[in-house]
Amino acid sequence: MTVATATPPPAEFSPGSRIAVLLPLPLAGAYEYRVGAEPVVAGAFVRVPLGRREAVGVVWGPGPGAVDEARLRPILGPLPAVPPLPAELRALTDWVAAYTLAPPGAVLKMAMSVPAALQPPRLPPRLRAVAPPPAGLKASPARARVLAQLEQMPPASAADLARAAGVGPLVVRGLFAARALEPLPDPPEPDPPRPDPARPGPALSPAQAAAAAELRAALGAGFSVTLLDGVTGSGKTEVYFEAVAAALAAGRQVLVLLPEIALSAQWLERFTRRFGCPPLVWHSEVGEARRRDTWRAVARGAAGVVVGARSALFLPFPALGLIVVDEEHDGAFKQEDGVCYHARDMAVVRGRLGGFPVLLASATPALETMANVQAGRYRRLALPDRHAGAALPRIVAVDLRRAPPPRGRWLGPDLEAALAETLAAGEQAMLYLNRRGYAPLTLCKKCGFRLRCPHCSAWLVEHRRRGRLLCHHCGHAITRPDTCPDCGSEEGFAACGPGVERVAEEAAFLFPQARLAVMTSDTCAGPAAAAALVEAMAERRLDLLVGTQIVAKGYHFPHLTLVGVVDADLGLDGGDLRAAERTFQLLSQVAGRAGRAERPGRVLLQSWQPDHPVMRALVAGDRDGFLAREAASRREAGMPPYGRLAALILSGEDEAALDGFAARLARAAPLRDGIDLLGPAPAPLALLRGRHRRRFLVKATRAVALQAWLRDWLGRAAPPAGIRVQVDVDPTGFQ
DNA sequence: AGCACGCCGACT
DNA sequence: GTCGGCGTGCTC
Repeated sequence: MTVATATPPPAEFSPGSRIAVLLPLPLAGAYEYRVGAEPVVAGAFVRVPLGRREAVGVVWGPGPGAVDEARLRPILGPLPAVPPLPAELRALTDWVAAYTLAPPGAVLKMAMSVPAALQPPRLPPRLRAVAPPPAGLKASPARARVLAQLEQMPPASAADLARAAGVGPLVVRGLFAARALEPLPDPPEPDPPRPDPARPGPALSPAQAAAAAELRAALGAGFSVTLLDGVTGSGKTEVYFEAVAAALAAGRQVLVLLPEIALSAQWLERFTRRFGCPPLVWHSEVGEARRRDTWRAVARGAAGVVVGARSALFLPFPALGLIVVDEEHDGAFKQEDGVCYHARDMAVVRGRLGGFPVLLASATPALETMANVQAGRYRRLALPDRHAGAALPRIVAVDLRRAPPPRGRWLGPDLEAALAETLAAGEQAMLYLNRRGYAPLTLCKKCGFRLRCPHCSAWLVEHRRRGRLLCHHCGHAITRPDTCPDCGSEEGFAACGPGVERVAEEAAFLFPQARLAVMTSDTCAGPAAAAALVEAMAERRLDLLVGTQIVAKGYHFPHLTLVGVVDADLGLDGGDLRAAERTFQLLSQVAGRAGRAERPGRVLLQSWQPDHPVMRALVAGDRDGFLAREAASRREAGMPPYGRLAALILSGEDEAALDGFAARLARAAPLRDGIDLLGPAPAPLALLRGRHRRRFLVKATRAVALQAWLRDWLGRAAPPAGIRVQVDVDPTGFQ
């Protein structure tokens, strides 16, 4: 393909000079090596000696000359057939490392996530006969059979050739050694199909067409960030497909980031319909061979469009011209372990470094994003309506204080009546509860003892289908014990509270004739299982779907007219900064599942606090008012995005040593104006996988150089053995 | 991350 | 008396 970028030629380092090589290891910085006999370019993948082994790193720049001549070792050479890591991705790596306080090598590791992609294809060489045969070749009947065989078959590997000729492998090897056979050069790796931007797209509404025109205009104009803001069903995808088409037409590559869970077969179908072939897909479920091919296709510029989860951000595109972050508000873009980064925000950084536009799409934009719009940093394009005339669902909050469900049940009379009505009319309904399993808490009927995970501060969740109790944090599983581990009573256990399995049981009891399915990450592990359920809904082979978060994301159920939110308050408490915002986003998304075709939909939110601002905003459809009030309270409290936050999680198996170090670290803090240090306190999961956890929160004004302060602080107290320190700049969850 | 070195329990 | 457990530390 033609690469339409005017990048300067990469810096070259001459034989014998010192270079910095970044290794994909959690080291403090790049190591210094000496260039061998051949010059190398910046970004080149090189083999280097490291201790007594060999490692692959990336030429990062000139060597600073900080290492003694005696310790300096020469590189072993470049990796063949791997294009250099683009300068843009090297700059992103440095930027992310500096921002997150992660070692740069740990960030590079994310860009080198497929070790096999760096090795040349390991196919056995295909052999052909040398013509004419070398003079003095000794003839034999077996040799003759091999040469005759080659005349009637295409070049083949030594093993295939020997088998076809009916001779032993030594005969072929002998011919090869006598130079009567030669290897064919490896065929070029096949390129993936290229999405065709010239195919006609669907007819766009006037609003969609106007937004698409603006996006196309942004495409030739360097870096910018645009928020594509429109409710579910407003046609955001079709609009950003036009931007994708324009970038492809300009010879650039495109990255679409989606929360992993939203990477559905339905999305891929839409893409294929628009562009004539599927995009390359990148997420954790993709197998090793496919990952390798995709990484290499991206690196040589042959991949037109990649759609992926957050880790796709570190793919080595040489000619990236657009990043789309769909469902930009989604929490799944935040990586919470290892390098803690937010893929949406780092996508913006990559766009800035690469000088191309970034497009954020959402029906419920993150407060951060709206603040950036208000500050004039991001542009906002609004798609006001559901197109094709579909009405927005009517949302009602059901006051559980007035009409609670019967004891031991979770569906109140209002929701039950609505379900009865919907099912009687032959329409489909969905019940949403963001809690997997049967019951979140199991306790002894005699003494009230709670079944807890031995490795985490968490209750064990009963999963009745599997007949087990599970820890949702570490996967610890037990079968339900016969006697109470505490008092030994044989009276048995009581299940407390609902999970989707229990709600499904209740629904089946109330509506025995309804065809019902449960959709959770447990019941549909792979994309195929999810697709089967979605298809069953589309073909009306199901009446009622009970599900967790998974039903809220990325799937379209054309005949669904009723959504019942079993516990709308779930997630509101817990003292999390973003609890209200997240609940609003999630419930909006769930509500958006209802009534997308010609039928109007309705949504019932069962709540014990129907006057809560979140419920009021959902019922009134007042997203912007809700965000404005949230923003005001954040500003008041100096919280993000108006102030800055970093979390420090200390963890260790030895609780006393952990507390000792936490106290020492607290004393070492160089306190100053503009910094509030809170903690140490037990982290929200005070015990996780057998490790105790303590948390500091650093609250800073925007004027403070937060990373520099954190580096200074952490440099003042080294953690003792066995204690890990994890830094999370801009934490989003409550980890 | 590997792969060393290093200091304490069960084997020939 | 050794083989080997994984704790700690270094790799340009």
